[in-house]
Amino acid sequence: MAELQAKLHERRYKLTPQRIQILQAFLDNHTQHLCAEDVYGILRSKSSEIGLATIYRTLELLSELEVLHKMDFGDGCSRYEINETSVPHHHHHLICLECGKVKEFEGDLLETLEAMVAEKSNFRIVDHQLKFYGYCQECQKDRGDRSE
Amino acid sequence: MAELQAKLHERRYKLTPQRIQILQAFLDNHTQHLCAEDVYGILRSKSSEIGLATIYRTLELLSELEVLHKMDFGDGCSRYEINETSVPHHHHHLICLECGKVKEFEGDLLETLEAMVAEKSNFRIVDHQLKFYGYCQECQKDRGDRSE
DNA sequence: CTTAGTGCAAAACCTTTGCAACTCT
DNA sequence: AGAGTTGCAAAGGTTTTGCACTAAG
Repeated sequence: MAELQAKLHERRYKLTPQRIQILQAFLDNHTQHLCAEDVYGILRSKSSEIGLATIYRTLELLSELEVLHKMDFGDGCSRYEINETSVPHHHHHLICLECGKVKEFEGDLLETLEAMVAEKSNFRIVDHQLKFYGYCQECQKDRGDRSE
Repeated sequence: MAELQAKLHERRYKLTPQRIQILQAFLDNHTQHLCAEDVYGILRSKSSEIGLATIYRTLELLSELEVLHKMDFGDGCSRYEINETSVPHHHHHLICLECGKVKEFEGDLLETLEAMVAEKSNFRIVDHQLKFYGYCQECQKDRGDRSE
């Protein structure tokens, strides 16, 4: 949160109650991947008068400042998570094709691959994203664990 | 294309001119990742009277049939590519953050990782997707190849 | 013939934008 | 005071849906 203040100040942006509330929502729900509508719901339920447009604008801003990280899980809206800047810890996501649940997976074994790809392609690679799709334990049961 | 006919027949779906045209568009442009609007443009320019809704419905259907593969490159629309069923060849994508260009990268070194993740998470993993983000050769030049 | 598929227009989403009022610094 | 920020409402873009009509099997 102090980090937010610093980053805003650095670029002459203002520290408003709305921005604080939005970041707080992510701090309070750091296990989830919130979308704009989620944040809106959370803040409204705390009797905040915030507007949805402000949330969209703030999420975009916080992504630019690298405080949040924008992600897409294919459910029709952009989702965000806090960007843990301390360590360049890459975690990836398992997405259940049945219920949509998203589970995180720690570990980054892709550095060597990334270096190879960078060399072959002449891209300067700055990030990567790995997603696994499958069926979570509960949905395997529900589906009778059949192979399709 | 014969494969399409077989898969449609199997599920009592009909082989319509529209469905043929849409698949043909992908066959004719197999280097690109077309979105609904792209397909619409291509077919309209070939004086087809097809409707956009039909394209959306067909893209969804062909994804279900695993003839196409739905992807998201974060540009606001879903893009599709032909699903090469012959070999389970996994290719991945390099996305230029500057110009949006998408380059493909062959190779699948993720099997062992996938198996590890599956075991730890109790997910039954059926697919994965890896994206690298960076700057392509041209955009590196334009940006003066600076490190940000 | 029967059922599925089509085209159109309208609706449903998510997201962005214009603008007057407002508020951090 | 002044630049940035907000909330609202309207507009934008993509995707979905209802429905009468058409066409594949």
